[in-house]
Amino acid sequence: MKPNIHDVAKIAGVSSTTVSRVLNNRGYISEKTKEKVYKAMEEINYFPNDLARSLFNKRTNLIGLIIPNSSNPFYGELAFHIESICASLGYKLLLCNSLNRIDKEEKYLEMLIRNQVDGVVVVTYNRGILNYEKQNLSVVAIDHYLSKNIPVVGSDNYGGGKQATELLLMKGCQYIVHINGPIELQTPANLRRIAYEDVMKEHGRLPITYEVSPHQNHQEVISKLFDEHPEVDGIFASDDLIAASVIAESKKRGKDIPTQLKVVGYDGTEAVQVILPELTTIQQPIDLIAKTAIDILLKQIEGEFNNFPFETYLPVKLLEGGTT
Amino acid sequence: MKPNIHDVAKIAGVSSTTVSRVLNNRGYISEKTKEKVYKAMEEINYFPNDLARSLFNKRTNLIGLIIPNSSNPFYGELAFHIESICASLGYKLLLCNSLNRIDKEEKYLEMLIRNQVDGVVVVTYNRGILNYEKQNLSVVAIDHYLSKNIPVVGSDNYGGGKQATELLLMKGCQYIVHINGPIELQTPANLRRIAYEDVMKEHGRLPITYEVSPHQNHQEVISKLFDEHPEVDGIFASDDLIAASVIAESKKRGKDIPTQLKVVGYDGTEAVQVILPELTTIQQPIDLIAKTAIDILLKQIEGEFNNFPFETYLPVKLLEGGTT
DNA sequence: CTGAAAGCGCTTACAG
DNA sequence: CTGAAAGCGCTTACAG
Repeated sequence: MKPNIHDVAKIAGVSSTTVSRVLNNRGYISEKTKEKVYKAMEEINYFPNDLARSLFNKRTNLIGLIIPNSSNPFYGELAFHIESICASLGYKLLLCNSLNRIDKEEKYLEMLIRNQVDGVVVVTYNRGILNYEKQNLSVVAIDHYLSKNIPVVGSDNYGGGKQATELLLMKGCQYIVHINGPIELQTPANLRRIAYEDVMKEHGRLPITYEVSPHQNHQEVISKLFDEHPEVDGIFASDDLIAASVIAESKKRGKDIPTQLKVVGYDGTEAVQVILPELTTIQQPIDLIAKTAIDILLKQIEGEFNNFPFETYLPVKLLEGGTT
Repeated sequence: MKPNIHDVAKIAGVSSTTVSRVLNNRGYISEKTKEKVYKAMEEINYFPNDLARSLFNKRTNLIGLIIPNSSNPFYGELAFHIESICASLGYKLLLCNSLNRIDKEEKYLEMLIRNQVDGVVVVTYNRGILNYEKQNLSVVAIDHYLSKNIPVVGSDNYGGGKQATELLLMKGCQYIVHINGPIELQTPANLRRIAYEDVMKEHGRLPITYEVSPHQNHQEVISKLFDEHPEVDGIFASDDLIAASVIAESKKRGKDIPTQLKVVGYDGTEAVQVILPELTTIQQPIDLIAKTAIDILLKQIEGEFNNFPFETYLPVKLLEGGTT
């Protein structure tokens, strides 16, 4: 059996109240008593049970993170930063991979509520889900609007889309196509598309956007794009994985990059930078996004509801590689 | 305030014992009572507090996962599979990114113990850490020996190393070099190196292995390799990220792949397959590794200590792409 | 079929 | 400076 606070008390020859006080460093305790208690704890290898503490305190220091899939480098890196920041602040992270499935998301959310998490960070496509608000749970969303009451943190999608498109124009591309996720999702990432379309129109060009669905093979759509627009000489893909697929298709068709086709992605994760360093991309400040999201979440947890912006868009950075 | 079981009982007009029985579907309860209770729960939006349950049951259904860094596609994908399997079995996952730092690992382990996890899955480089055994905690390791008592699950590293080396030989490479992590770590991944060296010797070749340290820029070591062995025409890298760096360096030097240099990696994650589909690699069955590790962990948790192998090496698969 | 009581391992007023 | 008691939200013998 695991030792409990009473075992420690018995060995130290004090009451469990005193042991608790030593543990929490609260109230006045004589040095001698402290030492006895510490020695006893070490002797029997005692670790306090956080379940019991949390039950009493009504505070678990537990944060839930719902992402589509940590296999995707962007979410994997986001999870890393969020977890690291949480750990440094004494919070623990419950990881949930929703695969963007609404049924899974609902189940996870209920699980998190049952486990009394102090707050939830959500990267999800599904809106209006299971009373995110009804439970008066602290929630922060990353790159997705969930409701009027849930703050959103993300990168400057409009600025990023603008930079990407302008870069392709500046490099002399005549026929620029954009690839993005489904427009129905109404994510801030749609701003990348809107920026593309705005810039194109500004320059008197016709914007053309192809849609791919998340977590699905993009190859088919991309192949169609090449078939329908053989003149394409610039592609702005709304994430790096799509950009990589474009590069692969281009190679397959013997279309040289960057001379015949220039490609810009979006995300700029560490992994992609190592694996495909030549990819030109708009890099999101993933660490900053994580930091900001946690900041806002903790403010909510502490009961401050007006001390943070409802929307935060952090600056992106153009990483120019060989694909432009 | 969140409603508790007594609130439900009051509304349903029964005792909290009865509510608990309905919740746990234990003992005999009349249909009428059940309905009343369910209605009451819904009415006040009641969710049971798993903290209190766990405290009583001495079972949290919580699993800890310690990995170096979920930004790395291999660990990100592993975390995805482990979490998914856990979720399907009613377990929840506490994510820990150790960055391979022993101090962080120790802190995480203590955190997990305090949170009463039922078991821990560990992917770590540090051996003999904080009484992994002393706490009689259920533990399973992935791809790393931790101690005589901790079961290990991984891919068939020797077989994979053999396949990779033999492929390069078969393709006619005359001068094959291997890149691996530090030998001191004594991970099963060292078997990839041993396999390479064995095969080389079998064929009367001189094995040459360069070492890179994890989570550090590999470019320097790789550059040195190219300088010191300009004749190199085959490289077996012990993971895909190293392989990608080799490809980048090769491009930089104008050495054509695959005509002048052939490259084989190891891991074969989904992400790398999308981002760099042309990479020839030895693919680990990450889903199977996750499944097997959880199986073994759950057996330990259930008290079966002899019903599983101490070491499990799952079959790998050669994915041949354009780099060979 | 249902309820009162004790207890899981803690912490915090309240006394002293 | 220290301890006895009550309670966090559950569950499970034990009665009835």
